[in-house]
Amino acid sequence: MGAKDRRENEVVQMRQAILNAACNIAAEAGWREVTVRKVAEKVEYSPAALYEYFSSKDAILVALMREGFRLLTLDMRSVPESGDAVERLAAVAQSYWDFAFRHPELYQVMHGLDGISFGTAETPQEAKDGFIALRDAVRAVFPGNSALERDLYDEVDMFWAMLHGLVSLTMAGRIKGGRERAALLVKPAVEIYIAEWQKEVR
Amino acid sequence: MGAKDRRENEVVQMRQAILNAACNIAAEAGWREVTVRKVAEKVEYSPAALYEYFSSKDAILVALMREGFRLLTLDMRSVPESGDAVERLAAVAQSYWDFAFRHPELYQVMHGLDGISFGTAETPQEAKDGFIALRDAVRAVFPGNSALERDLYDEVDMFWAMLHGLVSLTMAGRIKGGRERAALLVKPAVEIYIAEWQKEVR
DNA sequence: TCATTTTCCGAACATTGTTCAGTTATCGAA
DNA sequence: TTCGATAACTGAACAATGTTCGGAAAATGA
Repeated sequence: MGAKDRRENEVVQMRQAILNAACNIAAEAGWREVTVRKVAEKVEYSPAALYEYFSSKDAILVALMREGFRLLTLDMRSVPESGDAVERLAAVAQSYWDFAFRHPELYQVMHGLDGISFGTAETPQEAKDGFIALRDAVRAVFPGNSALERDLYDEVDMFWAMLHGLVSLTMAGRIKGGRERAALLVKPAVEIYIAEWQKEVR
Repeated sequence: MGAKDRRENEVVQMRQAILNAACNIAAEAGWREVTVRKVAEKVEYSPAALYEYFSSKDAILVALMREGFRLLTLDMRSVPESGDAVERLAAVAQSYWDFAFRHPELYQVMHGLDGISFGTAETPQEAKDGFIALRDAVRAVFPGNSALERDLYDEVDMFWAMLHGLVSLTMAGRIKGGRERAALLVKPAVEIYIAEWQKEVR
């Protein structure tokens, strides 16, 4: 029964090829241009064949969304502990920003930007993991245990919102000076939050 | 030549009817369900007839985006001066939030959410007007003239990003506790910014 | 009243996601 | 190896999308 295993490998390879193809098209021409037929052509299969590997086009997008959150979480988690928790939180924010513009297509599919949307896919576990990664980084900036009783969800949500807002407006071309100038706003924004939070804790 | 004027009125009325129809469908079923044929049916015309009033479906969306920004700007501008600039800025932020959830379809089309996107429509004047309205509210919280030399674009961008981020994540269902809990974050978020800015100015 | 222009519609076109009958390839057992 | 069954894949079609176009209908101005 080595044949079964080999076939299984081929399946995951094929699925990955489909995901890559979709991503590449999106990166080059935007998600609007990502069509089942074009993806099929890129993997050299018939359009109908894709439905053996994904139940629908939406399923492909959902898979990419989850992979995107997985990668983002990985990025944030891999920011080294630098002794100074504040410094690290700033670095995490930076890695968030960097990820968004290193993989714009992924970021877009993760947040339904650029004309993507799939029927109310509930928040995937990978996204929750990302939230947790962010929460851990935030939690570390609270020196004592004073605020550790709370779940810090408010702080994390606000922090996340600010990051997503910056990325989102920038990608939409709504920031004068574009990405270059917007990038300069990340660190000051982080510092604003930190300063207030630290004041809160005394 | 009263006939010409009357016809002109009919045209703007027709255009408005089309915009309303599109908006209503979006409000009830989401932008994915907004189709040329359905809009046409709702205004009791043939699909082809719409193209006498709008050059494309995208043109309809763009018109709605602009109207959305116009209304949002109006809302923010109509927040009364309450003596206390800080209080007013908070009220402006609240009116931003309220607008977003009073007209979710408009907010979505304004920011390319929910699967909307039209070929890189450059930032319309109405959006810039909204930015200015926000800037004026921010500018007022700076007591002296110390910071009035600067354009305050950084502060406004960050403020806007935070508001948009909160709305955006909430609409995407990414905030635990949903809209109700997220609404409670608006005021604290505003206060954080204000506190830091005031510290800056001394 | 009549010629002309505007307004509107029916029908079509290309492209989209998706399905399905059928063909081809693959595999496990005799 | 050979055969029957299962899986993999394709071609053609379907309905729905945005859009166009020739012509009908209506409004307009003389």
